[in-house]
Amino acid sequence: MTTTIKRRDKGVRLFHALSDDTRLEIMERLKEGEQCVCDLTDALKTGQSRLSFHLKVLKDAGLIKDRPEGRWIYYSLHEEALEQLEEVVRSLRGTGHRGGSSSRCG
Amino acid sequence: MTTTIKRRDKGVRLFHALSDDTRLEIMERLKEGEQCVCDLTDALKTGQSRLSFHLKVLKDAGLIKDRPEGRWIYYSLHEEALEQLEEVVRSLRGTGHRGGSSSRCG
DNA sequence: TTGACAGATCAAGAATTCTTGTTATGATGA
DNA sequence: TCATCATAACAAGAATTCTTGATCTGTCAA
Repeated sequence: MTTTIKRRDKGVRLFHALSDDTRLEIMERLKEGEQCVCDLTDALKTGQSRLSFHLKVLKDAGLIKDRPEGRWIYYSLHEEALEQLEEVVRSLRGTGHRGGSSSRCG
Repeated sequence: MTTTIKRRDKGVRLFHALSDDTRLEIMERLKEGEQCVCDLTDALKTGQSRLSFHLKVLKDAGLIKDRPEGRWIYYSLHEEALEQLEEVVRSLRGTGHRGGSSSRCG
């Protein structure tokens, strides 16, 4: 089924982008809201080039987006991709799991 | 906060394990239920050694578990890890997302 | 203009991950 | 016991990813 393969492909890209400590830390910072690269450089105490590399990985995977403003570039989470990620993860659960322990609403 | 770092660490391991096409395909096959390595070798049309490598990655990450029986070893999904994964993914969403479009219950 | 700053991009080496072939282990059955 | 089967584990090369330092681009302010 082509749909399955496409979702798998999407999954591989999303999971790969998130499979790194620095990148997960970036994601965590961005939960607080938009940040420019300089904020992140300070926060993560890392080189500009290295940070730029990881931001690109996240951006290529669609997980974050950028908004240039003057000489700064602000990054923020891309909620849509996070929803897709949730869907991919949900699709990993065994077929008969309706009512799993952690996602109840009542 | 140590909890955050631990969760991130767990996340890195889970995401890494899932960041590969072969491994995601294994996960998909296991959704159907327990399978022995020979079943998977057939299904994925790949070498035994290669498959064994990827099964180990998934197992080390806690995503699957094995059950030896005679000379076969049966693999299956480890639901607990999938729940942890869902939690990690949920924790990636921005703080103010209550009411996101895809996870409503009503 | 010119200089300084924010970031991206590139190049090369380091580190990690993956593949393939081979060997080791443990169960089974003759 | 011996041969065979299912699978793990290892070793070495291939491929990919990451890091670091250098350079390029665009923006601003003097």
